[in-house]
Amino acid sequence: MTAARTVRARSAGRPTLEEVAARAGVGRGTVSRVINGSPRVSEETRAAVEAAVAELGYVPNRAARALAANRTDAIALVVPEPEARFFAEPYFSDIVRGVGAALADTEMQLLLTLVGGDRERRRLAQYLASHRVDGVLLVSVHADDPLPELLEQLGIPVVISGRRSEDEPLASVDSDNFEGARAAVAHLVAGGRRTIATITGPLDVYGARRRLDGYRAALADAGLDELAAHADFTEEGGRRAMAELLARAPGLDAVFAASDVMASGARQVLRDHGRRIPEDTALIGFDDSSIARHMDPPLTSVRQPIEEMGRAMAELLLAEISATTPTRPSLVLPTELVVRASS
Amino acid sequence: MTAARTVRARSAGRPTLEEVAARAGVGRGTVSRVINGSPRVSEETRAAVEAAVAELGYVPNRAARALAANRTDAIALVVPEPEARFFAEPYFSDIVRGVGAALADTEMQLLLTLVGGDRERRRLAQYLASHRVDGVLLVSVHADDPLPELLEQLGIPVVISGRRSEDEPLASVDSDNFEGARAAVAHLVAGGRRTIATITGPLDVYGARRRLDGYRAALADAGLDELAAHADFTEEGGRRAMAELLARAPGLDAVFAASDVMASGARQVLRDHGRRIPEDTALIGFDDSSIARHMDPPLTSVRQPIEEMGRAMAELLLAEISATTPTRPSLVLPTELVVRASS
DNA sequence: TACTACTGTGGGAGCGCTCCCAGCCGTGAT
DNA sequence: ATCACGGCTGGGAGCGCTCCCACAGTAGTA
Repeated sequence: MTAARTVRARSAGRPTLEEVAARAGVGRGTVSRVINGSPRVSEETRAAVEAAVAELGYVPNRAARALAANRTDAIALVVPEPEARFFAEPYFSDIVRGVGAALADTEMQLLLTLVGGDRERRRLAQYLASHRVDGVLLVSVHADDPLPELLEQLGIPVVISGRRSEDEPLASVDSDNFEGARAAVAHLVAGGRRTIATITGPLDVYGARRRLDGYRAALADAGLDELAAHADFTEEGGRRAMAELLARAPGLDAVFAASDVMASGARQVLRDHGRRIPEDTALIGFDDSSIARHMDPPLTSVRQPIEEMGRAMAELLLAEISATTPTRPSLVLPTELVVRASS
Repeated sequence: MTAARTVRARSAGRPTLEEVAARAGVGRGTVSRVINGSPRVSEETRAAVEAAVAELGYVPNRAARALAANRTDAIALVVPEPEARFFAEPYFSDIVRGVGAALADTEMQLLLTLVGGDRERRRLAQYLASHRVDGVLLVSVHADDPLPELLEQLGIPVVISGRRSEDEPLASVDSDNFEGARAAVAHLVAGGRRTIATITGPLDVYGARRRLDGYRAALADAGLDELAAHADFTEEGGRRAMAELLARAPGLDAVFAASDVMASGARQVLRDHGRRIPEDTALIGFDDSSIARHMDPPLTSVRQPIEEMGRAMAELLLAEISATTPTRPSLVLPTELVVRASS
């Protein structure tokens, strides 16, 4: 196969616009117009060009197009690598799936960019700035991250996943954390639970705050008292928080954990204390990850429409890219309570 | 000078090679040589150019480079979308992580390409062929998939994950399925189990066959008899196979499932039959996914070094790309038995 | 009839690089 | 002093497209 590779090295004889034009008996400009779907081409000419394209198996050269048109037809999905939480189920693959679905009928390419430490993060801004992408999808953005604003200043369309505050200035797609938490706790109340605790995520994360707010709202509706322990979305944190809650309120009969992973940690502690789930203590998580489905008993959990969020992010970004003036829309998608045996 | 800098940072005014050359008082060719690390540049000149690059914040234009040099500095990770198995834990995110790590110190970009049905698959060959990528990583390739051979013929370097047969002609990275299975079953034997069943994956998948071979080898070593039921890597398949095994051999005291998901299905059936794990029946899975860690009891499982496989795939591909003649190496990475409470 | 509008069309002028070929200089050998 | 031969260097010639201007042809208007 050495021969083939050699051929590849010198541009493999792939047809160019020029050759298509010659074949169709028209000029370069006309072929370009047909390729790009311009309406200012007569029907016969269009047909002739399309025939030539098909005969020669012509595919436009992206690099040439990018250079001439000053756009790349590519967007970047920027993933913070150290962020273990994002890489865990179900986020990453579902987001990618959704983005891919939205891009499937498009000419857009998806560039995956993993950013590690600060050094790479610095390079990234420069990298993205030099017009290598038409837009950027940012997931798992922290409140104090300068990157989104930097990109905005550079005029690069950005869509982020998850708002960072109530009035997010950037285009964003979020799930309804408040309502998801409220529904979960309301379900516990409806099940006759009266001492309902929560294990929160880190409260500098807006989504974690909203889940706490939802918990509080449901308790207020039922006239019940709040019982919260703070953790950090990890299993170990869930264990510690659960132990703390049991010490503070041995009579609790339900726990709403702001993530499945924390719920898993809580379950271990409940077991160690000889508490049956759901008989003695009901347990609900958040994320509806595979952990929830395979936990024993299967965990009731709040499902976020991650794949749809990915799709929506991509669609918003495409809209922002083609818009003449940025609109920065904020989309909030509904969550869904998936009831299983744990509650 | 903040204003001036802001202006420069704007997309329209990004510095070009030419401007760097003017600034450094040298010619375009010389700047190009410095940028590309050519040794044929004097020290003073190099320093002058590097200073100019730093001052202007110059970043090469990828499109222009790709057009002129006829290479894209990008590789594609092709993911078969319908393949639910691949998208499930732990594969996808770990592979991406590994690939990303290998590419981190490189100028290579990672293009993520999700392919759906046959129609898209057809487009894909054309797409990849038209010189948009320097190489392709193919995951989850079926034995009868024409794509890898197609790409090879087009002279595009390819690395696949998982061999399709004993003598895989393409460059590939695989894990040692045989040895992983053998170690798992040997561990059961060492634990005193005497009637050890297996639930296999689909046997047209080479990896699934190798796991069965490893199971057989361990049994042969111990002088025990084989007891196999075939399934398809799904939970439901695991349930059916387990039920079949219990009917055929009620006295079995251990099960080796060729995937965690199937082990999860098997566990449900074992429970339904009132069998305790591991007291009555030991259970071992394969993949060491999050399912294994969160199963009750936690599942002993064979860990594949997925992230390292991703890294190795990328490294092999980079080597193939820069090699003058393809070497098509086959790499097999070791697996590891992670012993938990289920065995 | 002469003029102004279109609609289609061809092709020049780049986009920002790499490649490569001359040409410059200094050095060592003759 | 002459020649040959390297190491460095400058810059022309593209890479394959898009953009845009000019212009032919046709049709509508006074």
